Amino acid sequence: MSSDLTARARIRDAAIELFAERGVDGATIRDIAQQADVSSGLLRHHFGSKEGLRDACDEWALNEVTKLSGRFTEFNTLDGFDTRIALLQRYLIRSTMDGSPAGQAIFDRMLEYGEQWLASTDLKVSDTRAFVAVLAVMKMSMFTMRDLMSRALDGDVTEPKQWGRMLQASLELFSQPLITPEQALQAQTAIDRLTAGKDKS
Amino acid sequence: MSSDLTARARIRDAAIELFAERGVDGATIRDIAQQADVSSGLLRHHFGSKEGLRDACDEWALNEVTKLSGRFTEFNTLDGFDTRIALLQRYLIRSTMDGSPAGQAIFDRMLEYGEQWLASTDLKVSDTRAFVAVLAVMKMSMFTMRDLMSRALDGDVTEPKQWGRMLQASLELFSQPLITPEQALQAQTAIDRLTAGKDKS
DNA sequence: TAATTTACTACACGGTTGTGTAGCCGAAGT
DNA sequence: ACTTCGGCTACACAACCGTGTAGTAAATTA
Repeated sequence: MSSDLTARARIRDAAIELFAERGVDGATIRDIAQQADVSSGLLRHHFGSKEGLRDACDEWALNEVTKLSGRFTEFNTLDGFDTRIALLQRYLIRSTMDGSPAGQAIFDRMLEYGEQWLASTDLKVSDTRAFVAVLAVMKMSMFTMRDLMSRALDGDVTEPKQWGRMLQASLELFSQPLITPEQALQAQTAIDRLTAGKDKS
Repeated sequence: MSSDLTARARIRDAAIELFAERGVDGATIRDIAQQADVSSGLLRHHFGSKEGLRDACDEWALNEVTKLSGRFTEFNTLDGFDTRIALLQRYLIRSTMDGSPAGQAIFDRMLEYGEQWLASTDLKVSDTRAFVAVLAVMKMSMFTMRDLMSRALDGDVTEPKQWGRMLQASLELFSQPLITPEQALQAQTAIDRLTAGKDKS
């Protein structure tokens, strides 16, 4: 597809793709090298080690995403449906779940952004940090559970059609209260009971 | 801790714990055997292969969770904060993300349960399936992103305190609309634009 | 043109993984 | 008492992993 790139860049692209698909541990150096159409030694020559390659991918993805700044975390600007961006998303989300620094950086950025957004609204929230964090992971979940969503919707959510269904659903989900005040009260007492109760270790 | 069990049961328990923690690929047979205090050969003797062990764990976890039926998927009955249940949750969620049949079964159950719940409310939803699916993955996300949440909340979310903060946040999140009708309308047009647009393949 | 660095490959090395094999030991059945 | 059989272990094996080494061809530099 894109073989008019530097070998180094090809390796990076292949690594991002396979890391995103199978995880860092799941993707082998040899597979990455083969996909980039180079020897596995060249990979080592350019990036030193597998972790070096991971770091390079993280850094590149982070920069790339920074260029596109708002488009990543913002909800209503996801309309620019680009395969490249989707791949970046998958890679970074995978990195985030694998606990890599780049992933944590992205998540921290999402938290910060969420807090700014929350401050601009007049929502009643008792624990800002927790609220924003929960909201952030929920936003991400549509991507982390990509395979599950595709199965549930009976179609690849990478395609615009299913993607749209997901966005539509999340929109409706966030624009109306899902539980009634009575149910909320009931849940509240349950939570209070939990919080007050001693932990049985 | 619990060494008065059959060796077979000890192996199963150890496998579930390590599978939940490191994933099926991440946990080695030898580690599981060591944690169960048996030889790695015995594991093979009882379960045939690693996949056999995985299947056995899936089946056991599925049965176990069926016994406790509602407690797993239901929102406001999570107050029975039990370490065993928490472990089961982690294992099944991990299985779900790894694409195992047991995980898919659990997810399907959540979808079915969600559709029943949705029918009992008077929420306005354009795409039932998508709505329920998105809601399901969002509910799960608090557990799948456990490490991330712990970092954001600056404390292990397995502990009742942080757990309570999470539940509280999700409660507040679901009991009020997060975006205003104007914002919803704006997002709606964005989604429509996406859905109508041709995919540039 | 000669020298030195750079891009790149082929191949071997320990270590770990899942799996296979041979055998020990104690209990149950006859 | 002897056999049988399941629980259980020790050990070997092939495959695969990340890594290290040696060497070649091409580009850069002087």
